[in-house]
Amino acid sequence: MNASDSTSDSTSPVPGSAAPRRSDATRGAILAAARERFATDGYERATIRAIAKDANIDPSMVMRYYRNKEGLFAAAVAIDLRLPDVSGADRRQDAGRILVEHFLDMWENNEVLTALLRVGVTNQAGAERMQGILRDQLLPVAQRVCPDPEQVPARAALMASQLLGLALTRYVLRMPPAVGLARAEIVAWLAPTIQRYLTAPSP
Amino acid sequence: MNASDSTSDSTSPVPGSAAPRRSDATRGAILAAARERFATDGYERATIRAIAKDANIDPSMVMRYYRNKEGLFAAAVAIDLRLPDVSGADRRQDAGRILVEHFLDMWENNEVLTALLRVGVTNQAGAERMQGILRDQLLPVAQRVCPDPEQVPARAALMASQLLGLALTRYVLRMPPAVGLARAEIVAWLAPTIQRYLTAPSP
DNA sequence: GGTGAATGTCAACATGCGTTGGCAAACGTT
DNA sequence: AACGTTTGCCAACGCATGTTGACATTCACC
Repeated sequence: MNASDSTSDSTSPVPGSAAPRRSDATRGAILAAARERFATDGYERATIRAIAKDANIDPSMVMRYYRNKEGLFAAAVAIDLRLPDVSGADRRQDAGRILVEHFLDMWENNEVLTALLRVGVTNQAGAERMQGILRDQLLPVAQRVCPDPEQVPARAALMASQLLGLALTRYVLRMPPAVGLARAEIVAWLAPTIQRYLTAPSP
Repeated sequence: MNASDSTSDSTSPVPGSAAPRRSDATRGAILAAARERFATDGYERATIRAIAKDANIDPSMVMRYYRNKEGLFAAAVAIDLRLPDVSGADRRQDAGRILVEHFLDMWENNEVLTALLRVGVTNQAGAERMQGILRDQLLPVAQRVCPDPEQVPARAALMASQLLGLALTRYVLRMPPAVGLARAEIVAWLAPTIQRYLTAPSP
């Protein structure tokens, strides 16, 4: 994705890794502020001016380092769900619980997920990014657990619907009863659902 | 909610019902255009100018009739889920299927639901509106089915998470595998989930 | 038929947005 | 110490937005 970089790396000491730049601190501050703003405000309301003010730099710096607002969003939101492998014979029967617990850990500690969900709802690029995560990260999980390859997309979509629905009601809409659920309650209720979507015979 | 109306209804023939106005056609056109724009674009991107152009009137008319953008949104998005009663002894065991089918009918034929979901994610007023729907419409359903009143909010929240999650992935994010699901498939998979969230003993 | 309110049109406002280009200071290299 | 590059700030542009007020037109009613 990072095909075009404004800086010329002709003197880069290690061609494989990123060249350390004097502005890395600024770049990082911009990304951190962007993540926070996108998470709380969504794409349209998260203004470059506000992000720059949060990062204590000039708005023009954002443009210099990330080209435009879309580029900033693309750079700020990079998501790796780090989904655990649940295809082992001993873990397959606990796949639902393991995945629900993993998702809760992810959402509680990663504001980028909230950012992407907020942006995905109002921005086409954000929606496509979420489609890519389903395709590249969630679908393989179903693939390794489900025997019939024809059912894999449907099962992955069902899993996504329940997990994203929880995130939506709890972390974005903040519906009081959803916020009030204890972690153990969520796991106890949702684990059987995910387990069924993944491994139960199709109804 | 409609406490302040710009028109004086001193000569209203029937005080109880709404007075028919010569501008009702225009008002209706504005509301219809607003619903469509809010549904497809979300709150921020749905501009008053675009809505007015869709309705073939001047943007200032929108302000005259609905005060400001927030007032327009409040007037355009009024949601009654018309949830069926599933507390009867014969229907209680089919509550999951009945509710899922009802939700699918609602979402497929009512763009206002998509509008509210889109707006609820980026707009505080929209989020509060959705909280109100959960509280006033979804929660009573759980109340009439669930014996333990202490569990009602949690069960309603779980139901909302699955139903809204499906709407999110299928109608807003349009994830291909979720869009590709057939109606019968959705019902077959989700009905047991909703049924369990409503009536199963707490795990 | 004349009057007053309702309806609609037009132009403009203040504001905030993403974005741009120029210029000063700090830096690494030789 | 002189150089070119990088980093940063400043002012401004062009544009779209929500919103407002003045003015024309149409309607209902006496």
